[in-house]
Amino acid sequence: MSSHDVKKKCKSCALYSDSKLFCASLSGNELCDLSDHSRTLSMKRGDTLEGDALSHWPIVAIDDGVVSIQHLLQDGRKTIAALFMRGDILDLRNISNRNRGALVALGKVNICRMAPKVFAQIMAENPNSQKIVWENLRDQAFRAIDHSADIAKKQALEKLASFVLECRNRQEITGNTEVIDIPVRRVDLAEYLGMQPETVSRGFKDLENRGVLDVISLKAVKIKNLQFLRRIADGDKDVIDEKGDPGSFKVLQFG
Amino acid sequence: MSSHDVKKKCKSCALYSDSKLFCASLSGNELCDLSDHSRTLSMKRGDTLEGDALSHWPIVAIDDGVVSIQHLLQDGRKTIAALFMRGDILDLRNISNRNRGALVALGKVNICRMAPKVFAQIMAENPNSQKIVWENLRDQAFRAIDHSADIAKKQALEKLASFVLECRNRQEITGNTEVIDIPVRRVDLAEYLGMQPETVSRGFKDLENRGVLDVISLKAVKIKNLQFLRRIADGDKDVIDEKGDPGSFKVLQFG
DNA sequence: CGGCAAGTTGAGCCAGGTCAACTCCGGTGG
DNA sequence: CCACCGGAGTTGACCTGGCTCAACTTGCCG
Repeated sequence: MSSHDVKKKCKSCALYSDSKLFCASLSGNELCDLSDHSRTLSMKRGDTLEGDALSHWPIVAIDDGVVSIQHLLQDGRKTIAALFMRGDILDLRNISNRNRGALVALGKVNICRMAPKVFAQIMAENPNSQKIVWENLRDQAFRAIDHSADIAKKQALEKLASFVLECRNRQEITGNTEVIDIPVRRVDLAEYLGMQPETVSRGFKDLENRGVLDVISLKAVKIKNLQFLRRIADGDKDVIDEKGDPGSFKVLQFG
Repeated sequence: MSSHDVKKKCKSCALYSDSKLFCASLSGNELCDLSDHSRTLSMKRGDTLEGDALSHWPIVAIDDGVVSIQHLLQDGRKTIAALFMRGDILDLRNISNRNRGALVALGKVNICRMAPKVFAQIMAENPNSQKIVWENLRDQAFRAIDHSADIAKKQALEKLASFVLECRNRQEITGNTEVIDIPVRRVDLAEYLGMQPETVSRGFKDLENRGVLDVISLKAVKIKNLQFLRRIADGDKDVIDEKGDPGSFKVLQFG
């Protein structure tokens, strides 16, 4: 594959075009080498990554879209244990034996699967790339840990507030407004937060009634009171206890 | 510090004496250098690691004991979001701003805090050490993800069963029996699994009544029926529905 | 062996799960 | 462009697992 082809394949990929991401940190040779030993893949909602495909290409980089790790219980209960997005790099080497989760796309997704050998070589030789990948993995770990904390003891409203804030943290800093993109469906959101779709629905409505946010569409909310949202996410009972039903409406204010 | 001192300081530490762990992978020079730029620390239950101490020594390796990441909500609810044990290496560089969790010892703990500079240098230069640390971080991430799945949708009994199995996976393979060490107190366990101490207590009793395990002491259980424990942890409702009360006792068998 | 923290047991209650009916929305074909 | 269709989301009514609070027991450390 010529150097020109490499450019064509990788030029449009976020991992290359965003200077903070992995492929942007590579030297020309490394990028070329990795390009020769990687395969891009487009997925649609419900597509899963597993088995042989994974054992041959266990390093997965996400260019665009949302990928989930789903755990399925015997009786059909499903859980989304983690969400991965643009820039995340998953190392699934030798993962099959320990982890029962499947990698499932939650919408249109573009990924790039890399040969472990070339990836390992870059990791060993390019400290800058190593740092990027290391920090990404560390973020994944801390995100998962924070998420555990969110779903362990928080109640429905608090979980939802935390999720909106998590989306806010992860989304591109567009700089303009307080409109937050919700990149997953209601069902997925429910599975991610360990609750029912019905409860998610009621929760958003409740947050709207409290004047904390507006549900613009199924894909976006607008934060109207960030400080309040934070306090709810943080388990402040003074806020929660002000009931949010339309009947007993009350002007919200800070203490 | 002479080479002899280095040996004295590190010889008794699991990270050095266990060949699979980080310090065992270092060259003589690297070990010496790292030893000069690290501080061991003994902690007791409730001691926390924070602030300046962390910003100067943000790389923490655990020699012995159990360390938790605890998240505290405004109204006092506490969650243990993750548990770290022997061999785990925590990279807490630049962590203060994103993560509200505190690092708290759950009992007697020995840790070693390393200077980030030397650590980074080893990571860049010693591929073998890099691999060990990388895989440890990856394990931490997947453990956290699995844990999210455990607490999201499982009910009390299932969470407990999962926890016992998690302990089984993490504990030294002593090879002999099915006695599993429970390295944390009931309260901590409850906080880790997102439930109340009372529920933990009732859960263990229930598992005993079902003949799945014996609670030997507060610190250990003996698995009597591993397959059943696995099925419970896996959310098999056929098993759960056989009520475990002492009254309606019933010989458990497989389908 | 006394004192206190940790754990257990019991009774009652409520947040959120469940089930069923309804509405909304996006895509498709006439 | 609109009518239709099916899946996704919402709403309502009811029910239950596990939280709560309080009293009791156990285990641990000096």
